[in-house]
Amino acid sequence: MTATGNDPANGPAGAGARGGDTVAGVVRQWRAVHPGLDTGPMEIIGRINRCAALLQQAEDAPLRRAGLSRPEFDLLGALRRTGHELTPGELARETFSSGAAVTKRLRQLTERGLVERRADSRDRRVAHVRLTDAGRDLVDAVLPEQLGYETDALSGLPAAHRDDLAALLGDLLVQLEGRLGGLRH
Amino acid sequence: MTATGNDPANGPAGAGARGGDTVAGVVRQWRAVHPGLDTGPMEIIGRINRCAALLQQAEDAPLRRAGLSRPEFDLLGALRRTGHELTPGELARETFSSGAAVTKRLRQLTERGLVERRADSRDRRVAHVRLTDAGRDLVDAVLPEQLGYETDALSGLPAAHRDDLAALLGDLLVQLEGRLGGLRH
DNA sequence: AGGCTATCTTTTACAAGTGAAACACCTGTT
DNA sequence: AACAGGTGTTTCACTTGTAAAAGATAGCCT
Repeated sequence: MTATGNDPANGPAGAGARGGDTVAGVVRQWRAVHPGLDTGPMEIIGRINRCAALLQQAEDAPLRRAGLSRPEFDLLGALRRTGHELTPGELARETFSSGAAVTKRLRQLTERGLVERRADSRDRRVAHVRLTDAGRDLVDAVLPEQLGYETDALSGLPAAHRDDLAALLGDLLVQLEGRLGGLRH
Repeated sequence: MTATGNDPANGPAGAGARGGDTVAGVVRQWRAVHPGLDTGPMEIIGRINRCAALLQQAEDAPLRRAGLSRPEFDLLGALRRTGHELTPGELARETFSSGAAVTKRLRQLTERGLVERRADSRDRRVAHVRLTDAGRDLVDAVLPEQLGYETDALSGLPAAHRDDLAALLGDLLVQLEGRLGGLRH
């Protein structure tokens, strides 16, 4: 076994023990194979994807203890934070998921007694969904744990960096949301 | 319909037309409901998740044209950038996916003639996977398109901000990868 | 040699999401 | 009133991922 960092035994992307994160190793490899390519976007998008994947694994610990997946928690959270009933369609938009997915989640959450449905008096197509007391209590119990967990995950970064990062991600998100659907190459 | 931003018709999270991204609206709602909570982590983690989701939708356009999903492309890319054969286990580590998922993808990619398997001469448990010529050509054709697409997606951000963002995400990723498995709350 | 344990990969059973179609209902128009 | 077209929700068929177990092999230890 070598220590060149090109040995798979050194771990993903050959990042080895050299400084930098996994993505830096991947970018290094691509540049060696395709020296002409502008790998700039990878350093942002690759890292965002990787962070999201890691956070989703790590982050879900407090949620799992409550027997909730993240999409389920997002749905309950949407009801809690808006403070009023929402229709399935609104929930789909609010949680950025498909209508079909919301239907499935609602069935499960209803069976578990966390949400309730109510028919609309005027328009019989629409349903109104609200949290039960148990649902509200669950959200209120889980959210602080979840935030504490996330705070821990970010605690390695200096506070100033955290603020910068949040602001830059906000800028990026505005761009992406603005041109969502505009990019159709 | 009101214009208060609290109306679901204004869109997800009631972000309405006021400045800021979707996550800012969500955070605003949570603070109104739970004034005591430190919502700082949401502004980073929520945005990372949202960016990742948006990018995955938008980003996959050039890939889909090539008939590849992102996980499939990641697998082919791992073979291309390392420049040598990899075993299924190495591919799983390299692409951060489960062994079972890699098995499934390899079956499909083999049927499509993009990768080939070779038995190990000494250890008959392991397989060695390599790109076929067609596989290599496909990766080399798709990667520049993909990077161009990503460049477009990021083009709304000033270059200096992009560099800052990449660096901060790198810092965060080092933290997260370092304590991966350490956080078991 | 025989047996034990560890490792590499695949299989299996299942959970969850998706797009498209189906359904049920509303609303404006003639 | 009847219909055409639109909207809100669910269902269906399918794809993909996962965890756990199975299968196959290697290598050590006595």
